[in-house]
Amino acid sequence: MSGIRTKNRRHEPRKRPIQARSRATVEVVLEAAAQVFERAGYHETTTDDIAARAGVSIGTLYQYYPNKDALLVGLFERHLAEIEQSFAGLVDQLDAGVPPRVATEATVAHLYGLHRAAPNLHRIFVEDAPLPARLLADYAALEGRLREAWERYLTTRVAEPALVARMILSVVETLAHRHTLYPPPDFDIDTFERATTDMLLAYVQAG
Amino acid sequence: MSGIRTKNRRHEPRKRPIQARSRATVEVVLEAAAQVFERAGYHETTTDDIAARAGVSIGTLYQYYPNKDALLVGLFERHLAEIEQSFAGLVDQLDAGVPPRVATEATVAHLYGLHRAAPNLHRIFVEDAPLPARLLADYAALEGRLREAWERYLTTRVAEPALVARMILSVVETLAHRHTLYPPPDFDIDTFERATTDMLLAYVQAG
Amino acid sequence: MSGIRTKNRRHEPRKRPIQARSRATVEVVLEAAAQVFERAGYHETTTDDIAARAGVSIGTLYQYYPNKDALLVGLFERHLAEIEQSFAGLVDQLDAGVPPRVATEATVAHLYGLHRAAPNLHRIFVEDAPLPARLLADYAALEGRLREAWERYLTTRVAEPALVARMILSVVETLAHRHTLYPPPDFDIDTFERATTDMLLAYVQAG
Amino acid sequence: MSGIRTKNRRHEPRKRPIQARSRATVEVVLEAAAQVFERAGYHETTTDDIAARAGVSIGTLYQYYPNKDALLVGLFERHLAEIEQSFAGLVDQLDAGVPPRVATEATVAHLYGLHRAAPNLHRIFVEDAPLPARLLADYAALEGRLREAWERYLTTRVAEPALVARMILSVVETLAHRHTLYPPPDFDIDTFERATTDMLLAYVQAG
DNA sequence: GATGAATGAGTATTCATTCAT
DNA sequence: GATGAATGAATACTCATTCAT
Repeated sequence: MSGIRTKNRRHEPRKRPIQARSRATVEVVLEAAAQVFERAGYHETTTDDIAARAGVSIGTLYQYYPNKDALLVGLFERHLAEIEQSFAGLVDQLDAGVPPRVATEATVAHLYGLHRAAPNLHRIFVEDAPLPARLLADYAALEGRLREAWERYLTTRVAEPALVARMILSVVETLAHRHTLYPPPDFDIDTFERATTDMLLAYVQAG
Repeated sequence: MSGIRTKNRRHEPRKRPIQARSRATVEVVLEAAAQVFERAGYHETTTDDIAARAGVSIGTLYQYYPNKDALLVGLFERHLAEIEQSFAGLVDQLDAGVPPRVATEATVAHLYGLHRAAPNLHRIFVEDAPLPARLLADYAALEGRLREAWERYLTTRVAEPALVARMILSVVETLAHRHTLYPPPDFDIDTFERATTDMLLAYVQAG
Repeated sequence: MSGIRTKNRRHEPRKRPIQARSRATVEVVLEAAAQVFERAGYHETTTDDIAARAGVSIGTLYQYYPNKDALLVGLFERHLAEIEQSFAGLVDQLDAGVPPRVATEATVAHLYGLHRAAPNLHRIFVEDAPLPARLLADYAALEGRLREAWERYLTTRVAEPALVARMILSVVETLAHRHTLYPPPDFDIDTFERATTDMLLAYVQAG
Repeated sequence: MSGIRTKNRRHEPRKRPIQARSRATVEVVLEAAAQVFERAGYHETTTDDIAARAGVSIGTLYQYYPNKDALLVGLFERHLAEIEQSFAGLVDQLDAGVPPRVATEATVAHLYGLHRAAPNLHRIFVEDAPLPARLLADYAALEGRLREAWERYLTTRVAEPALVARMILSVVETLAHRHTLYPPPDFDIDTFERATTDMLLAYVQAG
């Protein structure tokens, strides 16, 4: 992902919060960041905005996150933790050998759902991302597991399973991104979800 | 496109260049902007950077472009002018009733080509865009013409031509964007172009 | 007052100082602004100059005053608060029916005193003033109260009390301004104060 | 006048225009400067504005005036030349021993007239003035001649002719300035002219 | 731990002035 | 002589980050 310069920075939370109170503060700050980033974009958001939204002082914010990037990193890590589980569920379905329509529908529903929750934040991860390589690699690994599951699933079904698997994931992610972020006027998102499923199914079955 | 706030600003070139020398300067500045934006991103780029790259003083830059946004606008207008022609060519092919494989291949080749030239700049147009509504509308109109051509083309071939046309354009644009911007390690772009064509063809023929 | 364009800007202090330390800072900054404006004029003064003079960083200055104008506004408000009291004292004297010589002397002494403290700053208020209408109105109201007191005072003494009252205030203000700002070489200010009193007294008694 | 820093600069027209055409250009530029300064103020006016208003290129403007200040200087010189004559007329009247009412009226009418023509420009001369000492001295000399005439005139009429003469000139100039620039709502300028005359007459006659 | 006051490098933009054509 | 393109020092203002209380 990303591309373009990535300054070398500390991204780790500065101190691992120990007490319950401070763990709560970390949570509040992170949620505030999520909301303000989502609403205003990464560059447009100031750390003061986030602190204000969180109802803490700017000093407290920096107590837990050494810089602005670290907030995004924290958010991305939270995101990663969230998708880890549901990705695993998908992998299981594929490995269980559900019919293609089910496999496709599940994958599409899953990724559209992921984007619907916070489309702008998602965009920020992908586009504005001052994310450290390690995290991008983590994400790639996660996605890779799903891709490999699809590859296994497709081995007996299409001629070029690796390529088709990659296409499927690219398409779903990319369309989910676009359709949630810029919903066209003439169809609603559910229709697009269905259409995406249809298209992929045709692709797989033509395979 | 876009999303998130858009300040209201003047974007028109400030001064119509009269002498030949200044027309050249405008060109040089715009090209420098394209290169620096492409390399470093919009926010990260300084107007000083652009002036330096263009080999002119910062004052000269502002003589022709009243602010940073205006440079991006200038670039987008140039882009618009470029694609207008080639889009028209595509529309003609579709209306001439070429076979589906040709129609699909042409569309895919066309949009991948568009992105290959300056993928980051493209991303900036789509994501960072402080572009005035008028220009976005211009672009939408252009894209709309192609989509309608596809819709006409599909009327006799699929059940929901409007939806399928929109899907095709979404997919091609979106994959071209992603694949040129973040080329995965295991396949090259040509392979993706072919795969994209295959997928769409299957979709249309399943129609 | 004023004349010539007045941009529409926020002038309110940006942040209400909470801690004692910051209240002191605000004071220091304002006083620095007074001194530098007085010495160098409004346009010639740089916000950096003021910050340097105040011994704070430029960021601190902007923490409390959102822009350069706001500093002048702050100064003017301070000025307004100062004169409010003494104007009231004058009004009381007039309403108490002191003899004309006393009334005149008090008015003259008062306004000369006002200008002597910071003649250039005064000029800036009057001439360079990017002051919001509200404040100018506040000042006009204050001056108006004094003028009306004079008008009441003159009702039984001259034929055109409103006109004469206005003339008196115009003259005193205007001469105080000029004589403190550009003291002529051949007489000192006290002499001018006396002469101003004499002149007005003659005017009133001729009335 | 003036006060506050005065940068040391060339103020002379850069080349004495010889040919008729260029003399016309100088005239046009100067008139343009007068109009734009009057309308927008000195600081707010750019040399480009003046060139545009004059209908010449910026290069041409600088051919005749080496910098922005020089334009103001040119304007002031023109002003000086204009008042020289009329001041002389006043001096003659005073020396001819016209009655006090006539002397006063003439002086008042004269100076109000001077300001009425271009009150803002006048203000600029007095307040924004980056005028070289020499010119200020020239003006002082001119004013001095009138003041001395008044002093002579008053020798037999008042106790302190020098002081009274200076007061008269201060008052007239200063009130003319204020009343033309900020005419109060309740009386018109003619009324103020009359009132000014009345006041001075009372002052002289109280002697 | 928390607060919020202080910091200052960084950036877009202006405009008087110069100089090649 | 005239033009207008080019110059670049100067300046207001922001915002991520630090640190005294």
